[in-house]
Amino acid sequence: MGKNLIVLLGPTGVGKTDLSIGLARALGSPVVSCDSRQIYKEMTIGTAVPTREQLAAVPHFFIQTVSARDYFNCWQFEQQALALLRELFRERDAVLMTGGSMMYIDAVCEGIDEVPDVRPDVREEVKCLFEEKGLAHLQEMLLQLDPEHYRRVDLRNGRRVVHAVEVCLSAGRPYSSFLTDTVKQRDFSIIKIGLNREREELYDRINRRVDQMVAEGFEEEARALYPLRHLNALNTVGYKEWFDYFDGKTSREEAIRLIKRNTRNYAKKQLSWFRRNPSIHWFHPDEGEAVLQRVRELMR
RNA sequence: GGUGCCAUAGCUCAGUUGGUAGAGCAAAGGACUGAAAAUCCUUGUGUCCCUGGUUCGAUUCCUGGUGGCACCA
Repeated sequence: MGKNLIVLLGPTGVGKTDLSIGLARALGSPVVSCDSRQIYKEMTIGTAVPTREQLAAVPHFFIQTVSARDYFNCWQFEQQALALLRELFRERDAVLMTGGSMMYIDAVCEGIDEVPDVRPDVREEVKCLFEEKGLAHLQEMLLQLDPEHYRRVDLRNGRRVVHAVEVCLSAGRPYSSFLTDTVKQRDFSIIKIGLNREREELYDRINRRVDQMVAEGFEEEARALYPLRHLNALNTVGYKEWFDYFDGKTSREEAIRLIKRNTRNYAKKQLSWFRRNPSIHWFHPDEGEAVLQRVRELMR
């Protein structure tokens, strides 16, 4: 039998973690987390990391392994995950990866083109340009530096325009010259299992999970991380709303309401991303047995 | 039981001097190549409570219901 990566994905709060334990055991695999926020050491309650019992039941990877103070992105995740998978596949034919971070999943399954790191001085320079001269100016720069990408990007999305300009200036080459538009070949098969439920039920679970987090001390966790609020890791649903409350911009009640709403919106965004992927086999989280059976059928 | 007020989007409400209606919140859809739980874009969803009447035309005015709220008994 060949090597099979089983990817368990779905919107936040759907029940991936609970199902992953039993599935991992049945497959004789650890759980390789694919979650861009649970990977940070400092965050626990607000990212809904697996419980102590769950972590003890099955070995987990990429859970709270990186400091929020360190720069981390999906390219690094791809590298680290592939290295880990190589190790894990030495001893088994199936490895379970679980998580809802769309970009991280795609980085592992399809790969990201190799783009040189942006030099810190360039990053700072472009950031200043954006703040002082505005988006229109950066759009103009991109038109000069990389007309091809200028035609492709969403010009209204400052993030994307800034990044493209950064890379052009840093590498001395057009950003688009690094993009291959190809899917990287992996030496393992990929089986994608998607979990979903009725929208109303999903939203209800999310709302209740937020209340549960608050009861477990979410506010205190966020308060302790307030000094790190400027870091990317803390630009996260659930934390930024608390920071606004600490800054006096909203009431406590409003902050909790917004955490619920923004988490629901995030779940919707995840579904929108997953929906366009025809290779996902969808199940209800209660159908654990059916999932396992399908996985076994699909393994090659 | 009497009097008054109200009934419009999922919710709270605005509005139409009579020409079938719009805000906030909630919601829906989409994009996505190193910040991705990020960032960006699009969308008003409606028996205007029911029934008669007046009118070319009623969600709007009038009659009678029904339901809700308040006060009086």
